[in-house]
Amino acid sequence: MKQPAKDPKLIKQQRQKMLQFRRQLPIYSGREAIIETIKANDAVIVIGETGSGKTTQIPQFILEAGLASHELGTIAVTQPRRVAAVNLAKRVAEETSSTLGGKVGYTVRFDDTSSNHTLIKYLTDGMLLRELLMDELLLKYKVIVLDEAHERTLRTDMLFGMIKNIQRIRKDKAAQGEDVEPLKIVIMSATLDADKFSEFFDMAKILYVSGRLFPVDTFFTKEPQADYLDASLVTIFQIHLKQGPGDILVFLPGQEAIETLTTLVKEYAAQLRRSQQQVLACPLFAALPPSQQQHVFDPAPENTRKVILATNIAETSITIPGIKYVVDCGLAKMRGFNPKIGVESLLVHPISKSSAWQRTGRAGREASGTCYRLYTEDTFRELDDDTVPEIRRCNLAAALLSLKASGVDDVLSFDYMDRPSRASLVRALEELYSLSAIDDRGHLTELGKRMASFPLDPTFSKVILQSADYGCTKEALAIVSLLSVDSIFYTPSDKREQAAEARRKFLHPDGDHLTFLNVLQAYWEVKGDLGWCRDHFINVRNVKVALDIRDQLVRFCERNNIPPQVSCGTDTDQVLKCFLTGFFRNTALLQPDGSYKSVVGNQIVKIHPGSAMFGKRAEGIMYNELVFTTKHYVRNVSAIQSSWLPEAAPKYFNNMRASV
DNA sequence: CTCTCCCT
Repeated sequence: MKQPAKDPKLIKQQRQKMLQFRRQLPIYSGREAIIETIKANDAVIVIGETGSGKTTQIPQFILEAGLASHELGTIAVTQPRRVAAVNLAKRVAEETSSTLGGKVGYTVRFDDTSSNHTLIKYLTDGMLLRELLMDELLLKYKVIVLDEAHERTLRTDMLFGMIKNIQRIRKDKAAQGEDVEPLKIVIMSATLDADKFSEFFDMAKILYVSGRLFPVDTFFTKEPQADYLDASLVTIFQIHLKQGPGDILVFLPGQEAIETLTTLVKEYAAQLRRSQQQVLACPLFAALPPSQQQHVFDPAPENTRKVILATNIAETSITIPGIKYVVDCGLAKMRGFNPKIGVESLLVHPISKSSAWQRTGRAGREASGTCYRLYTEDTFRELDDDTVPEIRRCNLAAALLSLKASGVDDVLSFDYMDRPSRASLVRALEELYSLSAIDDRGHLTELGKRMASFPLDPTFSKVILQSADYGCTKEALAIVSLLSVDSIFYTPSDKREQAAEARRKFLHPDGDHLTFLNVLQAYWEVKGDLGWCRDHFINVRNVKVALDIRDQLVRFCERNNIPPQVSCGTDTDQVLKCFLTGFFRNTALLQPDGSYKSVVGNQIVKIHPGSAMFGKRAEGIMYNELVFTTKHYVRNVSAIQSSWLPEAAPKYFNNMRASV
């Protein structure tokens, strides 16, 4: 790495300043003990709150102590979120007075600053899972740090079992005299649920490091609240009228609640007298375009208090400065999965105690604060300690395929920290079998191996891999990319009619898949003109991400000898037939009464109002997603003919006929 | 007549 020449004296001064800064962190006093513990143990659990500096300092301690090196192997630190991986690497590069991509780097999708000089690499847990496909023992790493373990994301949970297994294999190999370095594991978590992690990693040593959160006064309601919107509104204005300066962060379950409350807060705020401090309501949720999300970071005008109305996005992903008060309605939308009927759900649930504390902590990041819980202390006591890990409430098809492709063939007896139900595992295996990703003995097929190599759900990778046969790879790549991002359409609640009108221009009579194709065509014709996107309510950020995904998928196709430019032109039935090879189980047939009944499970399903097929009748429909919210809604829907089904999945539909 | 959140 060539670096610009610098005054050696200046560099020394900078290093000195950094060291001084690091020494002030609470964790620094425990430096020697931490190093000794990691040196003496195969696995260590580090428990520390936000602000303890564990994620930036411990990798540096490990490196400074010589526990990792280019010869022994380097350090990987995983994060559940991309921004965190990027920012941590930048921070630690600065602290070590090195250039990003030198000693310290990061790897996230579409952005890799690591090099063969890198000794500390921050990466998303998803990227480490991809590395496992290429290097089953992760031999380039001497130390693997899994951070934010308490969040229990699906990917972190998979990594728990996989690196535990890798550690055992590498230890055995080293003991037998093979030239393999044993692996060290460090698990970092913010909650006090240390024993569970310790037990899983063979009674690993536990280290506690103190954090730097300020005290937060916490209040409960005396009585249960029947209407959390009303309770939120009252609490917001009680704080506003009676408490000192500082912004308010309100946690709500979803977009609808946020939009309703935003309107109410604005109405009440308009009644404040001119002489009083004013209120500015800022909604915040993932589907909000980035330009509007940015408003939460704008300093409030003079004499104005910001009230941020947010989903769970403000619990971990977005940190807003200046929050002094948190209002917690105690609810969140959560994904669920019923393996017996194979239906996902998205429903409002009470949060867990740890989630409540996480929300509370958002008021104490810069100074002491206050948290108002809109539920009673008894209700709080009855909450679950922790949120059910994602692995126990989602479809496991993609996870099991990736396990198998990383050398874990027996996924039923895999070492899960929290074992998914047998029904859920079996259902996922059945799905993989029906897609021909595994054979009748459960072994990965050639097709399955190729499917696992794509950064997509198995259903989508099947579509891409079959697209050569249908002569529509170009279309499949475009549509899969657009389906891989959050909606490319944006519908502001106050301009619903205009947004719908603008969208009508792209509408294809056969449904959403081909409508997406029309949108992309139009986007290319105007070369992504920002004004055009705004006028047509297109979420530019999501289209751009989709195009990045498309570029990446094109490269994967080339590697798999699938010509990416093959197009079916106007024969668009080919596209829908091709999608059926991945989504034949996600189909429903029109009933005499005009409703749709799913082919698998005989469930009445409704077409989501955002769909191009909403209110339309077709002999059959295919959909990418079936989620129970207020009803069984299907999203991303296209019209199909039932006669296409046996061709798309002969094995599946012949077996079904035999079993009826 | 509607969409918690994150990742490859």
